[in-house]
Amino acid sequence: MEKSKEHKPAVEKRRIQILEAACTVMGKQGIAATRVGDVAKYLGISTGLVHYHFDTKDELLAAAFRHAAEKELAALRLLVTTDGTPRELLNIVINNFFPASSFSSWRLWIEGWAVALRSESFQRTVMELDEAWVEVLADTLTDGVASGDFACVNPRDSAWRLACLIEGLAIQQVAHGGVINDVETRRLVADAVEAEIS
Amino acid sequence: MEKSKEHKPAVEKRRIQILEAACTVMGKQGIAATRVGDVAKYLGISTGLVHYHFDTKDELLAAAFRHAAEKELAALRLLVTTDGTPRELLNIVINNFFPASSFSSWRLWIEGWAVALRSESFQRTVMELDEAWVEVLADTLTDGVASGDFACVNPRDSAWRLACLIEGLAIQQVAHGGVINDVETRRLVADAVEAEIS
DNA sequence: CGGCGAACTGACGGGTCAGTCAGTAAGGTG
DNA sequence: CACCTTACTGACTGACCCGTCAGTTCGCCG
Repeated sequence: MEKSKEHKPAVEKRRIQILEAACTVMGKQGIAATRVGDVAKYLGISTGLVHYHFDTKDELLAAAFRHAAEKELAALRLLVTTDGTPRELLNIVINNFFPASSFSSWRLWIEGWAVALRSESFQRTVMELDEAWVEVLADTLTDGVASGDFACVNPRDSAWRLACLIEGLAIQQVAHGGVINDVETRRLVADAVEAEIS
Repeated sequence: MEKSKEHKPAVEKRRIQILEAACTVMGKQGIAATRVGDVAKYLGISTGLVHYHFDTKDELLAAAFRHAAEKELAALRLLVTTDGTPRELLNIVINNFFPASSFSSWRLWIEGWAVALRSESFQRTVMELDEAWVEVLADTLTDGVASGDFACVNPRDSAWRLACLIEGLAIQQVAHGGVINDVETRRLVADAVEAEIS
């Protein structure tokens, strides 16, 4: 009983409309606290219609989360197609990752990891996207090494280390507005980047 | 209407018993999926009794989470009181942090960060404990610098970077058993540690 | 025009679960 | 012993919310 019919544009449009609504609501209330009634109300439609397009709530939320993640990834990939020195590109990628630049997106990710502990489909999404994410960073580093700008021993390792560092810092900053603020985050990352590429 | 009376040992004992039961259940089912009925059933008591000791479910879960976190922190602090070279102590601390050594504990933390996004009390716990946690690492590094074993420019910065790196890696490993496995995690961390202290 | 099916509504069933409450058992105190 | 307080039970309630379904609207095609 597959609901997604690629061929019917009107249906697909509605599907996406519901997905984006779900993303907005999830961002506001959190994944766990998102009811299908909330999504429906946000669009001014009935809950029945939501279930007409998505069999279960879990399916809806998983699809919405993936939708949001893929949009972000596409934006990142677009960003690194610009011309520039490896250094400039690296800065662009790193900046895009930063907590401050996309607070609500990090909130979603943090919740996404937690949900992934119990949900098969969330786990897949989170895994694929995290890896694609790191790959962009790794490619940037590899390019810089090829051009002689960077001197990573192992660009892939460096990419994972930097990505995980930023993830950890994002948690510190987003989940609890603790000791680590935006300025400090930037300094810590900048130092780590320097250490990795030189 | 404060329920916790420090003076009555029998009551305090029951409180702790419920807290630990809640921890066990949370570890098994996840924080969000933990019902007060599950905790009661685990102990073979009534739900009424749980509410006799804790006004609300949120209060119970927050207290249980804090209880677990504080126990872990105490264990870590005990661990670093052993004698040894700064190098050995650092290894002990780092090892204790590792995902593989405490999988279920990391699962709880990941969920804890997500809950902290919405819950005042979880946020406090997570913030205090994360900081205490990094402080132990920072102290270890500082001692090593003082004795001339390590050469961190700024031990506090190094501690935050290492802690956040490990956090990020733990997510990669725990939330999705992705590309990053235990061996790779250890290598990535070991390299980062080396870079920080030399 | 007539009829068919896709998109959509809104009320409802059914299950879950936090928190309440009247009542019980047990232990201590005067 | 009579009384009171504390720890505890378990049935119950009221709210919430997912998913269903009978029925409605509307656009399209023959």
